[in-house]
Amino acid sequence: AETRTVASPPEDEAQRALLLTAARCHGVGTAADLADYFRIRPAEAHPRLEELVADGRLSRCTVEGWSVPAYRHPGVVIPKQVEGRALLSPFDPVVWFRPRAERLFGFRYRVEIYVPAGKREFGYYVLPFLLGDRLVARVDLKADRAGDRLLARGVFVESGEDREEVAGELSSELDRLASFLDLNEVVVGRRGNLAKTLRAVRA
DNA sequence: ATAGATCATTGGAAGGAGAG
DNA sequence: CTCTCCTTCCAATGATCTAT
Repeated sequence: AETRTVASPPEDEAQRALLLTAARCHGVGTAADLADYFRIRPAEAHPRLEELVADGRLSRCTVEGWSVPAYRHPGVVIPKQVEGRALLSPFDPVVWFRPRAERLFGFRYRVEIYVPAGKREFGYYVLPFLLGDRLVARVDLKADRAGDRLLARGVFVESGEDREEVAGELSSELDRLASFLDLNEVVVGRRGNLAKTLRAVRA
């Protein structure tokens, strides 16, 4: 095998390249959104972003409801509609940067495995439920290997969502996840404002 | 105010010990 | 060799405290 030595790029150039990649992955985002993607300090990201704007590689824009300016990648396309249905990992890019998730979806999310048990709001290991272009619910899951069951210990719907529809879609997704995890059945607990509807849907 | 450091919390994976 | 049991280690972010 042949190896080539390539000089490390200057830091500012590397940061611009990383921020441009972040912008491509985000479509549109605030300086804080883009900086966090590769963990660049905001104080350094700001001048790098302005340099990219000056070069024409990014454009500045405003987003309705956002209090700070945004940066848009020129290649971004806006889909006519977004179809999707997924239980997200706590570390999924959709929710990774909590302020962005909250700003975009009105979805306040914390990974409560790090929160003392008594102070947990939703549960130990809670996955957001993405449906279409919204985060419509969250569910506290546990794979009970010994019992061969997927436990949905708490199920919570966001306000303003259609409970029946969300419960139906979530029910299907839980079956899919149980199958993926090679677990025999899904057991829905009693905690949460969607637990009752979900249990009824599955009955 | 803001940044940095430190500790807290569990599931699971990996590896060793010991039994058969 | 295979299996089980046990211990150790790792992953991640949030809460809290300290320092600037």
